Amino acid sequence: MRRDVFQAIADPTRRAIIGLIALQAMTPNALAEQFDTTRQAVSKHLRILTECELVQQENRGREIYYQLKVEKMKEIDHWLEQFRAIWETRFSQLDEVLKTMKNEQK
Amino acid sequence: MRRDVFQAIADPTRRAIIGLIALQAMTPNALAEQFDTTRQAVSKHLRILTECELVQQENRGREIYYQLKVEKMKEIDHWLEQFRAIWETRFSQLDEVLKTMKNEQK
DNA sequence: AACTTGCGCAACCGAAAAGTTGCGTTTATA
DNA sequence: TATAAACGCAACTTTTCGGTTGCGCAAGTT
Repeated sequence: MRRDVFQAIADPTRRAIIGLIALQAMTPNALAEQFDTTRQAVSKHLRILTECELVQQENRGREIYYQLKVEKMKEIDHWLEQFRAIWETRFSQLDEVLKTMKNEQK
Repeated sequence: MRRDVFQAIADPTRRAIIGLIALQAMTPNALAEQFDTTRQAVSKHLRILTECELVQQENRGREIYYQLKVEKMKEIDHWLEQFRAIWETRFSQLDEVLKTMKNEQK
């Protein structure tokens, strides 16, 4: 069973869950209410999120509150870095082109 | 068949392909050589990448060069934005705590 | 003109994922 | 103490995914 952050965010429901529990901890039932799906389905998603360490749980009585471990999201950010470098370079290259054109107009 | 960028980057081989064609356009065969996989498998990945508009193709004779459309990667970056806001806030909060502790030591 | 190469496409297959159902357990409530 | 609520877990079903095989086609080569 291969589990990584990229697979975790592949599912749209999971992305929505992540978006919600990023702001505040929530219970599976509370989450299920938001998405027109069953508690069990949400529970399974939470299990997956737990497996790739994207989520923290806190037990309060019979309720379990899940919250996002935001730092883990940095892994995606880190992977994106290489491309960010590229699109910024291309942008600055375009910038150069524009400057040159401007100069040639003089 | 619903295809989005997040699903595209879920597969590790696809991420590797993306990493390569970000730098320079490559043919399916050239890509296949890098990954110890068949041309057809790569071709299928490229098809998926094309479907979610992550890739550009350029035909040169009987060869087809594929290149990443880097701008599309910004979609991921944009989604990450909300979390970046959170982890930066938390970090600065931690920063505050550290400052306070430092002051109390005096 | 025959042959090779580079490719896409469609059909197929096995494995994994997503969702559903039905438990059992723990905690709260009547 | 009986009942209800909140959950996890395991079994099962359906769908999707990644890969392979086998075409066919167009572009070069001999």
